[in-house]
Amino acid sequence: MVATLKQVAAHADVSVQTVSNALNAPHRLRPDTLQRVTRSIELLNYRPNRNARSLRTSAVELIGYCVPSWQGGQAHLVMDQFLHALCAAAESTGRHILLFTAPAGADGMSVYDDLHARRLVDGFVLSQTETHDPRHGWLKDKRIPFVSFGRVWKETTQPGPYVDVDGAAGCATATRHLYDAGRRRIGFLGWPRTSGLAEDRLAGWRDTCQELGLPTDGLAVHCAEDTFDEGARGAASLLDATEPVDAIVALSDILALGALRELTRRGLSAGSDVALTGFDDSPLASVVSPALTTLRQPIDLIAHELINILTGPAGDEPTERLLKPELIVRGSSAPG
Amino acid sequence: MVATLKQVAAHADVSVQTVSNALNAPHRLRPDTLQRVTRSIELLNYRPNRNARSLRTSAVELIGYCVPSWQGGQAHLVMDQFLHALCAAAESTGRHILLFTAPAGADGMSVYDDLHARRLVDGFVLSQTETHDPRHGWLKDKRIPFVSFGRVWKETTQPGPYVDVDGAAGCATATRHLYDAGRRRIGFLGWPRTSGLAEDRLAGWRDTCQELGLPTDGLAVHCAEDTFDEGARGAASLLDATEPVDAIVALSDILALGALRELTRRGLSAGSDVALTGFDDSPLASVVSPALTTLRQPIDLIAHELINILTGPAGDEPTERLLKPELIVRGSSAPG
DNA sequence: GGCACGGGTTGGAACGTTAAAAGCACCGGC
DNA sequence: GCCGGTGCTTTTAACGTTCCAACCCGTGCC
Repeated sequence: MVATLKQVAAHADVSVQTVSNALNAPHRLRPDTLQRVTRSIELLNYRPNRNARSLRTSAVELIGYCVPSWQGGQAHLVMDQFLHALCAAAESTGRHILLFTAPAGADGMSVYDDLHARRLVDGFVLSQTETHDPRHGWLKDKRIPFVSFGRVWKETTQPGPYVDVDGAAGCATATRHLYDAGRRRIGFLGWPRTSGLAEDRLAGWRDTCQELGLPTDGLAVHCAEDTFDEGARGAASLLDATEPVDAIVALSDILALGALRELTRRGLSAGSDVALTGFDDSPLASVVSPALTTLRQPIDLIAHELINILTGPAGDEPTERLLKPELIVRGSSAPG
Repeated sequence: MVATLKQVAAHADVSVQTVSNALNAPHRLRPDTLQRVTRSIELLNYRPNRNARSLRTSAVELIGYCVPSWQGGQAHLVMDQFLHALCAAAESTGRHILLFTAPAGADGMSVYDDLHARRLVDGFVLSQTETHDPRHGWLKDKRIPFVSFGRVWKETTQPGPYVDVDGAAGCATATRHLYDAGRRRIGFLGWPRTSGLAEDRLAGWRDTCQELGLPTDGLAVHCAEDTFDEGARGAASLLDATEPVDAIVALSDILALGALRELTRRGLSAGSDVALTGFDDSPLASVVSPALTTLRQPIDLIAHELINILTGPAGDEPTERLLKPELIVRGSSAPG
C-alpha cells in the first residue's frame, strides 16, 4: 500500500541508505544518482514513516499543549486564534501540536511527565500561566523542555524561558492615547491585585497617569470576575463619583464591553462622552458599536517566538521575550 | 535515563516478551511472575516507548483535527469547549488529538493525505462542515478513516459517518417553549438559506409555528453575517413591522445578543416585552443581562460519539448520530 | 607502483516494541 | 512409558528508519 524505503531503493537500484541520504543529506549523492532516486521517490509516492524515524532519532517533532478547561464560564475568546497561530508556527518547522488535558496545578504534572516519558512529545508550551504556577519549576527540575506563554508572577526569578505581552506598556499606550484625545480624568477597570497580570496592567495605567500629571486616586476599580456585569458595575461606580471620569482603560475586552453597556444604558455615547479601551482585540471588539478600541496581542509573533525558543538550541540561560501589544483605535475612543 | 523493556526484563529476571505480556496480556503470566514483573516495572518507573510500539503495531493512537482559521472575525465561541471535550474523549480511549492547519476546501486535502501517509495520525475528526464540503468524499475515496462533526448538506447521501446536532428539533423546542410562555407572534433570525444549517434550523421554527397555528409569513429575517450588528438590524425589522413580534428565535447566540442590544436600545425589556432565544450556549449567553435562553449542544456527548465511531469497529455502513440540543431557560424568555 | 585521500555508496547494527512460533515442564490417561 | 494437552515462558523475527564503519574506486603524489 504505502511505499517504504526498501521498495524505493529496489526501484532506483540503490541501497536503502542512499535513498535515506537523498532525503536527509542530498549533498552526499552524485547528481545523477540523486535525480534517479528522486524520480523513484515521486513515482512510488514515498512518504517517510514518522514512527520509524522517531524511534531511531528519538525525536517525535510533537509539542504538547494542555487545552485549558473553561472553568466557570471564563471565556477564552482568543484561544482559537492562539491555537491556530501556534499550529502554524510549529508546522513551519516541521512539527505539530499534540493536545491533552490535565488537572490544574501540581496535580496535573504526572500527565506531563507521562507524555514525555512515553515519547509522545518532545516538550511543552504552557499557557494560562498563574501566579505561583507550580508547573514551571516542576518541569525545570525534571529537565523536560518547555516554554511558557506568560510570566510566572511574584517569583524572584523566572523558572525557564517565556514569551509574554507587556501589559504595562499596553495600558500605558492606551492611557497616552486617551490623553492625546483630550481626556484628563481616566479611570481603570481591573481585577483584584492578587493577580500578577492585573497588577502589571494597572501599573501601566497608574504610572502613565502620574507621568502626565493626571489623577489616579479612587480611579481604579477592581472587578471580582471577568464578566459583562462586573464591567458594568465597575463603570457605574466610576461614573457615579462626585467627579466622574471622562475615559476608562479596561483590563479586558469583556470588562470594556460591560462598561460599554453601562454607558449605553445611561444614554452616554461611548467615544464622545466617555472614551473607552479594552485589551485583547477579541472577536467581539469589532462587532459591537461603537467598535472597541483595544490592545491586540501580536499572536502570530508570540507563537513563532514560543516555537523558536522551544525548538532552538538548548542554551542554559532562560530566554525571555516581552512583546508589545498594538493599539487598535476604533470608535469607542475616537468617534467619527 | 528512561527504562526500557530490556532493563525491566533483566531486573525481574524474565525475558523481554514476558514484560511486554505483563502489560498487554497479563492473564498469560503466572500470578507470582506477574507480581514480580509489575514490581520491577514500578521500581524502574518504566513507560513504554510509544514510537516503538506504533512502529510495530502500525497504529499511532493519534487523531488529526484541523484547527479552523478564524476568517473574518467569525468567532468560534464554543471551540475551546469542543476541543477540551474532544481531547478528554480521546484520552478516555488512550488516544490523543494532533492539531494541524490546512487550506480550506479541496486544496487542503494533500495535508490530510500527507499526515496519514507519514503515519502521524490514524484518522481525522472533521468539523466546520460546509455545504458541499469536498473533504468527506475525498477521504472516503482514499479510504482514510474519518468522522464528521456536522452533516454534509444538500447531498443525497452522507459520505461517511457523522455526528450532528438536530437544529430543527432544537428550534422546534425553543418555539414551543415560547408558545407555552404565551407568545403568539414568533419571529426568526437566521442566515441566508444557502447554508444547510440555516435551513435546518429555520425549518424547525417554521414547521412548529404551522403546527401550533402561528403565523410565519414575513417573520423570518436572513442576516448576512453572524454579527451583533446584523442581529440588531434583523431584530429591528421584526419590531418595526406593522404587526410586531412578541418573541424571537435566533439561529445563533451572536444574533440573539444583537437582538438583545436592539431591544435594550428601544427601552424594551427582553423576557417580558419580547422573549428571545439563541443557539449554542456560548459563554456570553450567561454573562449578559437578562441572561440568554439558548440551546446547548451536548458537547461532551458529541465528542464521545465522534471518538467512538472513529475508533470503533470498522463497519462498512456509515454510522450516523443526530443529537438533540438542550434548552437552557434563562431570563430572556422567562423573566423573574 | 604503492599509498594516502576523499567522494560516493553500501552492509550491518541498532532504536524499543510486539506477533508468532517454538520450547519446556508438568499432568492425566491409556 | 509414551502421548497429547495445557500453562507459562523464551526465542526469533520483524516494523522502517538512521548511524556507523567499511568499502570501492578513481586521483594525485612521492
